[in-house]
Amino acid sequence: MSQVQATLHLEDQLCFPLYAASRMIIQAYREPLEALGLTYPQYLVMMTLWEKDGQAVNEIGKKLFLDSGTLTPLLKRLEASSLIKRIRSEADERRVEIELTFQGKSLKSKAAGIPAMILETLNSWESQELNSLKFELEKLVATLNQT
Amino acid sequence: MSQVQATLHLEDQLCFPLYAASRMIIQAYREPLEALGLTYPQYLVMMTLWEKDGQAVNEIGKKLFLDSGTLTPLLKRLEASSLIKRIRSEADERRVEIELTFQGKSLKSKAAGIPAMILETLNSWESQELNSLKFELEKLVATLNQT
DNA sequence: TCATTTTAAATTGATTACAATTGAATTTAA
DNA sequence: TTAAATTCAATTGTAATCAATTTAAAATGA
Repeated sequence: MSQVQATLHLEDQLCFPLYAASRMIIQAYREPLEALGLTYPQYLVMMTLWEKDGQAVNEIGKKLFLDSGTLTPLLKRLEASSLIKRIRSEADERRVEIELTFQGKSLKSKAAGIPAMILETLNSWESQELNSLKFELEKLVATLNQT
Repeated sequence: MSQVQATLHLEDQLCFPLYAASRMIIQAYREPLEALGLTYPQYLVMMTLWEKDGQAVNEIGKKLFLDSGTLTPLLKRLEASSLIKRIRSEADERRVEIELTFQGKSLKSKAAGIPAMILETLNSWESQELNSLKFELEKLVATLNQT
């Protein structure tokens, strides 16, 4: 039986399965997202914008735990794909606000089927099991976000 | 209450907390690993070698789910740090076997305290809770590895 | 044998991720 | 009000991740 211990062995540490699972599930998104011309982090940004258009780089970064070093080039690529516009705020010229283009808004309906596709990949899993895993991971994020 | 659903909302998908938690816990390793001159993926490679020295790139890759595109430059950096030697196998010249140097072996004792330091970061967590989370993540890796 | 296939590592190119710094705008406080 | 501190995005540099391809070696089969 697996146990969390303070040892130097790969199989004893929480971090490795977390790291591996994260990469593998992002991998599962690759094919469906490729059809939309998006990478996984770009998809996350688009989702935050589909929820609320016109957010500043800063706000997006707080939600995704990403900084401008990651977001600025990513957003430039989304702009180059004509999915968003980057607009320097007039009220506060430090801010850059991100607005969806028509194409960016249209992409939402094409992306609508993706979550269900991913759940199908996990079809051997009980919904309850996924909920509990998600809940524990959210708690972990909250714990790690304090420090 | 959180629920795993097939929607396009950040908070409804399993993947995002997985992605966020993975990056945050790797972040928690950064400071202790910096003292050893290692990044997190380099630490994973060193751990596999501390468990079994002399493995080929291929074998390390299977354990960490990484390919030569990631490992070759990473291993070259570890070699430049004098922690490992990359040795072309004589029996099979396609293979490159990785051997720890004296310094590489010595680093193990310096790394010994790291897992306990990370557990301290999670000190509000019950050991049972961590075990169960780890177990679920390992199951997830197994599921995703099949597809 | 010798052509074909497979395997292993390396390489190339694109994208993230993140520390550290910069430059500019805004806010705070003296 | 003005100097200092803070905030925001961008930039720079290093490292990782992964797809796709390349090169070489080894294994397979006709």
